[in-house]
Amino acid sequence: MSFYLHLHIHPKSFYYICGLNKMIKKTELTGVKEIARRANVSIGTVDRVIHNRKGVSDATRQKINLIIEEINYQPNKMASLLASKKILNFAVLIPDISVETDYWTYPLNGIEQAGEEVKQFGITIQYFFYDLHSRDSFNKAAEELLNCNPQAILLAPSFIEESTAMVKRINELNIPLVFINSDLPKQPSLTYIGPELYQSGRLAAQLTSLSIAHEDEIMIINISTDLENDHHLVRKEQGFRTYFNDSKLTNPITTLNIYETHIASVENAVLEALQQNPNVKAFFVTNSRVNIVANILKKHNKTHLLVGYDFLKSNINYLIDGQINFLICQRPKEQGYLAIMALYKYLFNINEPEKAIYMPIDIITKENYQFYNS
Amino acid sequence: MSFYLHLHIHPKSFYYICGLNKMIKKTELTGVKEIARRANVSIGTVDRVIHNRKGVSDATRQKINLIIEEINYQPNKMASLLASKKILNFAVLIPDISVETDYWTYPLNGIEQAGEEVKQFGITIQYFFYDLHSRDSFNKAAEELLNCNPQAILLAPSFIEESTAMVKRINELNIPLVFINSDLPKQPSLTYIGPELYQSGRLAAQLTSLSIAHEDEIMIINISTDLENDHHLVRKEQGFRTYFNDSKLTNPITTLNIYETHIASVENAVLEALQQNPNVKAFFVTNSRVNIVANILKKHNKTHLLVGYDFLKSNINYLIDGQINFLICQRPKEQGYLAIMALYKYLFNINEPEKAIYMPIDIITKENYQFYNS
DNA sequence: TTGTTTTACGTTAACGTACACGTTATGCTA
DNA sequence: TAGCATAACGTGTACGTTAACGTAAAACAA
Repeated sequence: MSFYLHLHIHPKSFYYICGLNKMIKKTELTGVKEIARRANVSIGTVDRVIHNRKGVSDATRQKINLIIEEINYQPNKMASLLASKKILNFAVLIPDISVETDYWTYPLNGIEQAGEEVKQFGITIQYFFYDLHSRDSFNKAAEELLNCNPQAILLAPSFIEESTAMVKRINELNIPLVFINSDLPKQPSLTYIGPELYQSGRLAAQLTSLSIAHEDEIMIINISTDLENDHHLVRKEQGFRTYFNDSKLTNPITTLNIYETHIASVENAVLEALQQNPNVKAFFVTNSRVNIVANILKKHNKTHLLVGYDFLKSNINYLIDGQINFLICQRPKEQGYLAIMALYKYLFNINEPEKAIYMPIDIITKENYQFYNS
Repeated sequence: MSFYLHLHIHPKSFYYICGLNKMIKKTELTGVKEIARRANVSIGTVDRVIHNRKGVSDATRQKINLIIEEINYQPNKMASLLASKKILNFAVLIPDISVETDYWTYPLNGIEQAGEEVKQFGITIQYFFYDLHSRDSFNKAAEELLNCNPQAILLAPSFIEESTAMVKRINELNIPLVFINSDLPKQPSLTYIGPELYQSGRLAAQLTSLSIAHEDEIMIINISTDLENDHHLVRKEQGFRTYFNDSKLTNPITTLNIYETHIASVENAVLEALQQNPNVKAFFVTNSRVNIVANILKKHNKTHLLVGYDFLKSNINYLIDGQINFLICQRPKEQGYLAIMALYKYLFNINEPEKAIYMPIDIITKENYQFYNS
């Protein structure tokens, strides 16, 4: 009875006894409790040290840090997630899927798949899309995105200037950011995930060179309404030409720039170019619009070697058809998947990604396209 | 004071008050507690229903099951793991990495990487290796594996009979199982992750046909001490030949079977075959031993087209060298990674894999090998 | 001196599940 | 009908972490 009376006067002693009970029951070897026990402090203090929060004297902090190293403390992720029950909101800003090209469906699929997998960890993904032809739409979407206070951002920085401005603001807010598909090398980011363009041009060149004779002529076709700003195409062309130089191959190579994307315009340009260069035996189209060229060649019963880019439905059809020989592709779906996973792993301290993750450069042909996206 | 006195007499009432407090504080919408609240039972009973344990009346069981469906109850995996603090042990049974070929380092790397990522969820991986030349070693390793009572198994079933016997036992024990690299289609398993051999043979044929002239002869080389049992090689050859048939290509194709793997034996065989078939312009080696052929061709200053398999160091060297033109490869690292992840996702109810996951069939050349394994 | 702020730390209630154990209620046997 | 087994359910607590809250004591101000 005196025990219980004691309880009344100093309720705390009750807990002390509880504490004793627990200590008797258990001999912990890991975790914050063990750290606290060894340091003769409470787990609260340990927690403050672990999370670099203030309110701990330097001496205590040091002692605790020492113990943490000593026992090689690895926080229990499950307990941590359970306790913090924080909801992380990832924001994704990528081009919308236009009628013109369904390229971005693939990264989007990858993003969504990753989203499914990390959902259970309390991660939600919010999507923002912009029109690849409108800088305004990009700015508008970027603004909306930042208003949502995301904890992580995935960005496809198509417009360099506008993206740079946005990235500046993101970095001020200290939000982890990954680039996808194209890089802004000078802007700090967690990582870049996407293609290495120059090398893919070289690969296209190698494939071309293996399939044609020494004297055959080659034509590089760039199709873009905004060619000056499309450094993608330039890099690929550079890679292509350098390969031929490096390999001491003397095939004549001409470049055809087409600034309009309607079939009619491309058709005119290509036919005219072919008249002027009748010995051209192979075409290298530096982006996914290779299906337009395939269409034209088919219409005019031409059987040139045709190499282009990207696993799009319209391209695959011509691949099956035999009109396109090789498509070069850099795992668009995986890009999206890896980007989300990189953010997740970073925020959950699983690991930090490389500064740049270059996707493998895949060659798609009639005989392997079936297995490309499973 | 009277309150504390009350506590003495009926200690429970203290908890009751606590309970009340909690109920006031919270309005839960998910989880066992909510189910218990709706069903007017305790969480203990709900727990029993969820885990199909006895001790619940049919009426109560039905009511609870109904509520579980109603609110679409998804157990919180983290809480569950934390509470049960069970350690899941995955067992891996794959060939060891011989001096002859380092192929299995790649799947192993993938497995280890996945292992790192799931470690935090209390998953450990135990490795068992067998000698590809010894069925006994397989049986021994399989026995050891089963003695460890793993909760999931990853198996590379190289020896069909022995593997089948093992799989039978695994299925009796009801342990989730995935096959990697080769399949046992008739044996039930969670999934198969690996190559589609026939199609990769077709792809090799396509690459070959694009790079040679119509009249050039082709030689298929199978190198294996146990060719009869190596259905891998047979399937690839079938694919290769079928492509030429389907494409109405008339290039003569001969097959050279070599039953010894020493360089000397292969050299003799190849040189002799070349004398008999002087018009051979291209070789297709149906497995990773293509580097042996490359070695021989280089030694004798031959510049035939050479297509083979697998991203091995010795093969890559000849790829850089130019002696090998194409390597076909089916993401060995990813196979290992995906296999572990499939088991993890299955056991954690994230999702169930497809019955068979065929890896993309990649083409590796001098110009893209750098980015293949990042 | 007294009052106020700050520092440094302890305590405790969640988070959602699992399970050992205690308590009734019910049925069955001798 | 006493005695006992067992079915059916409730209770308490552990799991490891987080973070809000509380509170001494120290530092400082008046």
